[in-house]
This record gives sequence, C-alpha cells and structure tokens, in this order.
Amino acid sequence: MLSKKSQYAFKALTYLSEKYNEGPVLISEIARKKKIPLKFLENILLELKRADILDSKKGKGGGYFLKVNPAKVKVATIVRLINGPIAMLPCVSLYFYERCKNCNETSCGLHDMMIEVRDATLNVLENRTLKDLVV
Amino acid sequence: MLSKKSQYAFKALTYLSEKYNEGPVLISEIARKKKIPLKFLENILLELKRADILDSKKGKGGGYFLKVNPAKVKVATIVRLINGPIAMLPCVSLYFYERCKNCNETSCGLHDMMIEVRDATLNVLENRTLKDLVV
DNA sequence: AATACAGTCCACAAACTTGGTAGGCTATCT
DNA sequence: AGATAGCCTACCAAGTTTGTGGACTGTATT
Repeated sequence: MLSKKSQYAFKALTYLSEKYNEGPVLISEIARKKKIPLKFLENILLELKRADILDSKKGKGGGYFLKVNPAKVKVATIVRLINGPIAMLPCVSLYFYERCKNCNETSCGLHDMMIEVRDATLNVLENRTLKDLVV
Repeated sequence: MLSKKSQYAFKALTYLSEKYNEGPVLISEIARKKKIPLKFLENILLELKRADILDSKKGKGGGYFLKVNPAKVKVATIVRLINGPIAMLPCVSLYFYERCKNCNETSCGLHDMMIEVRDATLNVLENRTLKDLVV
C-alpha cells in the first residue's frame, strides 16, 4: 500500500499540475485545499524539489511549482521516490535490488512470479504521468 | 513489499506443497530446512491453519500438512491473509476497501490508475497457485 | 535599511508495525 | 505415565510512519 506521505505527494503534485505555468503556489494553499498537514507537506515538497521534480521561490510571490511539464513526470518515478520499491520482493526490484539469501534466484517459483507482478505493475506506472492524474 | 512474515509463509507453503500427501511435517523441520525462526514460524503456520489452508496433528508423528491440493490454493489468498491488501490504495481494494476521504472516487485520476495496477497484479496472483511455486 | 514573507533545515516524538521470544497449556501416541 | 508436538497468550526491541516546533535563510517591497 502507498503510505499517507505518498498519497499526500500525489495530491500536491496533482494540484501543481493543474496550475502548471501559472507561477508559484504557496505551501499553505496546497495544504489547505488538499487537506494535508502543513509541516508534513513542507517536508514532502522539499524532497520533491531535491529530486528535481519541483522548484521553489522564496519571499513574497514565492511558492512551489513543477520544474518540468507534468506529461514528462512518470508516476513510477514519484512512487519510487516517496514510497520506495514497487516490486513485492527485494530480489526482483530494479531500483532497490537486494540479493535473496537462502533462495537461489535461478530456481525460485516465487521469484519468477513476482517478476511477472512487477512487470505488470510497471506497465501501468511507467506509462502514466502526472498529466494523467488530472481529470 | 511483502513482509518477511509473508516470505516465510511462502517458503513454508512451498515446502509443504512439495510434501503434499506425505503426511505431517514437523514445524522444526520446516524451520531448519527453510531457515525460519522457529517460534515465528509457529505463529505463521497457526494462522494458515485457522484460515483452513493447513491442518495439523499433535503428538508423536504429528506436524503440519496442506489441507487441500496445492493447485487449489491461490497465491492471492495467501498474500491477502498474511500480508494484507494487494491494492496500492484502500479505496481500490476489493477485500480491504475503505472510502477515500477528501477525494471523490468518481473523479480521481489516482484512483482510476490504481484500479488498473490492482487488476494487472491480480491477473497474476489470482491465476497462480502454490503448485506454481514448486519448480 | 527595515520589514514581512515564504521556503529551508534540524531535531524531536507519539503511535503503529514488524520481527521475534518466553513459557506454560493441551492433545495425542506409545 | 511419559514423551512428543502443536496451541495460546503475552510480551518486547527496533524501526517506520506521521507528524510538530522552532529557528534560520533568502527575496521582494517599501
């Protein structure tokens, strides 16, 4: 399951996608409109900024805004950044891979199955962008 | 990600599937062969028994064994039982549904996307059984 | 230069989940 | 009766999640 943090991130990003190219948006506005705890949101947006998804401006007239076109930001990227691995097992994760102890990957039924699950999931998440979240 | 508990459960169930119709298997044997902490495994097997996946016999010659043919036990069932929801959001979960607050499901881009992910995942997990885990 | 504004950074903490342990109880077989 | 083996309840350490508080830094305006 996606963490609340991830859900908040998507809400905020959806909001910012709707306002793409309309200048900076206040954290407090996003928090209010999307009902996200302000200080928590602060951390999330900062993380997204550090990952080059968002950019910000300080002082009056400042706020957060998308750094690139929402159609260029894959949902999978956000999930990995805020939520972590998409795969159901470390040994089938592409970005968070960890070797399986006590289970040689060459002959593990679960391993093979979870690769299928991963690919089915990625087929959706890698082909959808923030733009698709705006309806 | 699947919890370690879930991974242990699958290891144990795979072992028991290999020994289907060969009589009861000791918890201690499963723990040793699959390198699972004994007492932890005890809890897991008990849970699987309560869910009618396994059955057990006490006393000498006792142990655990699959209650039904491994080809009849869906992987999705085990995941839901030991790991919890398969969906990435409560509001798209079939077995652990919870209404989305501050997000009307009729027009939420994330909601629709996560239904796609759920269905893609279930397409694998609902169509594989314990039998498929044995290679 | 002073002031207000708005994001940045660091530290902390309550609540919950995960992974695991301890020890006695109950049923069964010989 | 004694040994075997699962059943049950309770507990606990560590980590993660979901936040909060408060001071600091950069920016625009007057």
